[in-house]
Amino acid sequence: MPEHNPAQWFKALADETRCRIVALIATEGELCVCELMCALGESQPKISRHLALLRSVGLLMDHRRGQWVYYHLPSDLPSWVQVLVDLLKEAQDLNDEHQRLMRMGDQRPMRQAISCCP
Amino acid sequence: MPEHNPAQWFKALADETRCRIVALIATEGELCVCELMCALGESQPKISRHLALLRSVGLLMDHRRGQWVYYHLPSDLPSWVQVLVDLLKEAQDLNDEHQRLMRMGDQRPMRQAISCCP
DNA sequence: TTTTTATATATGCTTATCCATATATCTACA
DNA sequence: TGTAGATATATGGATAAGCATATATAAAAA
Repeated sequence: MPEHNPAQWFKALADETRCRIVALIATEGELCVCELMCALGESQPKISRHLALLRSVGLLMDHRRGQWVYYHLPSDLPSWVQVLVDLLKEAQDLNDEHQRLMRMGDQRPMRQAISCCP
Repeated sequence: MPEHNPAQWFKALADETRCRIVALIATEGELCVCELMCALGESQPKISRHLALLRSVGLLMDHRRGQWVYYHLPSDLPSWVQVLVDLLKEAQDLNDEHQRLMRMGDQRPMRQAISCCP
């Protein structure tokens, strides 16, 4: 995790796709790659690449649950970066993304842990 | 002035030099190109190009006074962009820039309008 | 249980495009 | 003319996207 000045955080967000990803995850808490693909209507490698970039600068963290990898915001972001994300969450239009997410319906992986019912 | 989504504002700030310029102008109110050159220690064309970009996206405005062109922030920025600039002003380290600005001394163009004393 | 197959995600490689900088030149004003 | 600033052009380096493929887990088949 390199030393980050403001310009480097801005660089991480200087892309429409990444703004949509971060704003959407910020409002939803966590999302897996296939949910992001569907919500944004973008190809899997494209999403995956942007996720890797956001992860590499420390703006996202991932954890696997079953076959799915979920992404979420770290809880220990520098406070001004947290404000930046909140600002983005307000400013980014996510109407289409939320609609497509809704329409996924039962195609969305279970929220509950799969291993909880023995 | 094109329609601006968050990503495009972030793009405008996704460069170390531009962050320093905007933060410095935000704290100083207005600065001319030669003051910026000196404060940032960068070449004239480099400063001028970044200023042109910031002007083109509407993050800066310019006005000529005598032989000097001064740059300042528009007063009617979208409110969340104004917050963004304030955030940058806090987060950007400007110690060196301010020091070099001080050391300019009388090399700095007059603040008062030159034409005010007939 | 071992083997296959399917699904979810990541990544190597290539191409095209964009962007930052440098040098040189041009314009505007005093 | 000299000084402040803008811009044209060339160039190297970053970056985004696509395609193909690799890896990892899970489900199905043998």
